[in-house]
Amino acid sequence: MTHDDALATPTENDEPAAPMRRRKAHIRESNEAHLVACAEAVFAERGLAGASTAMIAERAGLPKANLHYYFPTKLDLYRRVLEDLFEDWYRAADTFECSDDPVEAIGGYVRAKMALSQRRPLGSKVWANEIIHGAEHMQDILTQRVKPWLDSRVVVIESWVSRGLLAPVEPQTFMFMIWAITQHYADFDAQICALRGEREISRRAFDDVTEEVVALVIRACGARSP
Amino acid sequence: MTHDDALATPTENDEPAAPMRRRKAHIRESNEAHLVACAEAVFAERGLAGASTAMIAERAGLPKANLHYYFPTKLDLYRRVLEDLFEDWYRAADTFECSDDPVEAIGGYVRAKMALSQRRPLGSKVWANEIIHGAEHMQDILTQRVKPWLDSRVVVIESWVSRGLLAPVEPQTFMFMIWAITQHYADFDAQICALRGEREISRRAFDDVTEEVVALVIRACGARSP
DNA sequence: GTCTATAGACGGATAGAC
DNA sequence: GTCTATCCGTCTATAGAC
Repeated sequence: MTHDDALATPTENDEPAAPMRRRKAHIRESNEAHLVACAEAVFAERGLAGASTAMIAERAGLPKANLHYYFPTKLDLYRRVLEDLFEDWYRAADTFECSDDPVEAIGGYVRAKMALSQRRPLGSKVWANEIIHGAEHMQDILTQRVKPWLDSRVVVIESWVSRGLLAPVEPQTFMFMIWAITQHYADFDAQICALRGEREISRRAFDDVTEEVVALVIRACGARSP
Repeated sequence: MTHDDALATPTENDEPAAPMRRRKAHIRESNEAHLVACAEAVFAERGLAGASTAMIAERAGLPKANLHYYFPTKLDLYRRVLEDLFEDWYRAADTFECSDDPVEAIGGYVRAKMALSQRRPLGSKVWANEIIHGAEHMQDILTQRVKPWLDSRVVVIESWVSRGLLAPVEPQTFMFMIWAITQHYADFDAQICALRGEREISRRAFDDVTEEVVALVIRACGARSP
């Protein structure tokens, strides 16, 4: 924790100190980001308990001690991965707001979630793993960040239903359905590949599946444009 | 492995040996079943790597050495849990065959899968966890047992589509949707509870959700009775 | 078939030189 | 900020008495 010295000592007008601080800050930033990315992969492959800091450090090309210099405990690193994932999830969630037309809004959201599953499947797996094992390390993210967003979407869906633009769906169950099916394509890819008899899902096949999922979801909620 | 002696030695007409063998076999059977049940819970809570044989033995009320007497390695026990889960999954799968009416057949299957999620959520979590981490310990179950069943259902769905009893869905994507949403209620219960602001899902609420899910799935595939 | 004790490997975290 | 060496706890699995 030698870096706290720079903050504790008043060096505001100390010419050489400021660039130095910036350079060190940059090193820290880039090393941390690299470690978080590598950690996401190892946590996805092995789970929190199964992942070792040695594996993560090795994948990052750093000695294990450096990892513990930036993230004192394995749990600190794990938390950072989860927070990073939430930010990405939240950006995809924004898609829901863009239109008052349920076909557009819901279709767009499903496409955004499918794209996220395709772009960052390892992250989705870390998230799923954490929830499956009780979500003890992300209760705060769920109740303080995800829940308010979900509640606001429930209101929008209810208004669509009351205006006759949607079948009388239970909004939460419907949202869970969207999450379940879109994340399934990231989390369960090993099963999907085994059952399709392929080694991996091609980009083209994924795009086809995306449109099929959109069609299923739109029919499920009976959406029609206003 | 002292038990193999009983099989190796010809003692067919040895009066006291036969009941003894049966008694011992019964002890083995009941201890193994108990261990498998306890293991399922611990694997669900902690994952394969996070679960220790000591935890499983403690939950079973046995010394750790006894566990290794019945299941030489942790992986042997884990495999048994997975095989046991598949048997249950397969029984629920039978529901699909009972009717040529797609509304009945699909609705019944969704209800059976939801009931399985409610009855054995820990098992579902072990399954999900295994798939998420690459399914390396159940490739054989997927390709030799699940895949043939899925392929046979695809044929049935295609026939419904061609007879105009179903919207033109892609059968695999549709089946994956059913699996994703029904298993979501077992695997992601921690998230669902956090977002509903409840400690657990009541039996009554689960029944309501089940019917809502059935309605969503039936609308999604556009099923109608012949 | 049951149980205590322990071997042997591995993992998280830290000390301290550079 | 980097890295080697190491402490100490935990884990799987087994030896061997009962």
